[in-house]
Amino acid sequence: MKKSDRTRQDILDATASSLATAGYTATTVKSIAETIGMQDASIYYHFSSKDELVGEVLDIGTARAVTAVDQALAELQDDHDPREALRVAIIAHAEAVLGGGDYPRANVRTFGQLPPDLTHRHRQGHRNYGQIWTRLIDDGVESGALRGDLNRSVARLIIIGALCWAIEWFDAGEEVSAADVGEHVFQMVVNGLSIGEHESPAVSV
Amino acid sequence: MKKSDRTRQDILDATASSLATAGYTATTVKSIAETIGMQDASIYYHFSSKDELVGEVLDIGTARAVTAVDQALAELQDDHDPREALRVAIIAHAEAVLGGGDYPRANVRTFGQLPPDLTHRHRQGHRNYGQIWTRLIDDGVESGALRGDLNRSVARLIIIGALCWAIEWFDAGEEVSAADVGEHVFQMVVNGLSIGEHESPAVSV
DNA sequence: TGACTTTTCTAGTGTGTACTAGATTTAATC
DNA sequence: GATTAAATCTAGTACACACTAGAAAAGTCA
Repeated sequence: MKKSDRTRQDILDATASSLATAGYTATTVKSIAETIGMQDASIYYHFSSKDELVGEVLDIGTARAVTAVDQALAELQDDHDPREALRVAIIAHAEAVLGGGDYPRANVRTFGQLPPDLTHRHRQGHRNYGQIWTRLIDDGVESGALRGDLNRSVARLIIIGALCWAIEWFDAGEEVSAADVGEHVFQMVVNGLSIGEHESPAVSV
Repeated sequence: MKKSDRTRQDILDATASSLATAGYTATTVKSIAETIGMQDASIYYHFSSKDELVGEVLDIGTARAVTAVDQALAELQDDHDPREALRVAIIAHAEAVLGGGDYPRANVRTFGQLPPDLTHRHRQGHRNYGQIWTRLIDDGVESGALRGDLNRSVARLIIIGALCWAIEWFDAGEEVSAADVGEHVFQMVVNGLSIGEHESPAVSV
């Protein structure tokens, strides 16, 4: 029983790593098997199909991202500014997806590449994750800390999008850290790039 | 000669459409041929390989996006605010990629899914496009309109990323238009979501 | 019409993919 | 050490893919 669990974990790790760096199509059962020194057929002793294996990796990735953000929010003081909550969540997401392990990275990297079945399987997970952000923005607007003239759903998707797309260009070897990217996103979407008084013309959508 | 050109155009259009909606892997030579009522082998009379065909579609997409942004900037008055230039460029990009034709959409949609050869082939095009944005941000910082305490390269990539990721969730049928998305991105990254005076703590990277 | 060119089709090849069946080896248990 | 169970391997199948060769059809122009 022990052996099986360890091998199973090795397969998951190798799959997560491959998904995160090579994407869904380039992640073949054979390449996964080679990474851990097995024959491709042996994978099927542990997982019934490629997509079940990939699905499990993505489940773990989602769970880790949610945990990272939840945990960061839980450490806030009770009387925190809603902007601070947004900042903490953004940085936690950035660190989980950019600086963290392969699992959350696999999630973002393969977004838009998955076959319909897998996409559908994870729709609910993504919705749940989105709700964390919806609440953060709602809190900010209702407390008067954030502007209410923008479409909150669009705002939420723009923030998440800026963070998710970073996986396409972020290089862990460079001098900019994952937390730095998060800080930049926060500074931009909350405080804005502009200096001094700007009119903030109302936008109706 | 006429017939050939028209068929060639049909193939390009069908490929762009498929890339934009289904991605690179799901875009097969056979599916392209079926779309225009041909046999898959006939495609090879017009293009020597799938990747040459895809490459040409992506070239067109890049060119159209560049043209859209350049044209929008050219229509600005000489004494425009650097923030206004950024706004115009952001909205032009949003309209080109979200509301425009299949070609620019194919570009963004397949980003990160392409085989290495194609990725390399378009590296220079992406760099050129990025320089448009680098100049916009530099102008803003140097004129004193935009903050200089953020990493400009990171800021540029965050703006482009927020726009590019929108292709994953934007629905042309909904009440939010492509230009609306652009306006939201501008409002957020330039003016910020925050209301009132914020300290704008310096970030050194 | 007839000769010629251009375009498309039919019928395949080879390769890589996920996946299966059954033999074989490795590990655990009595 | 013998028996059983767990884990892996060998050797395949079936299918989808990009792509090719050569025949057939469609179009062009004297």
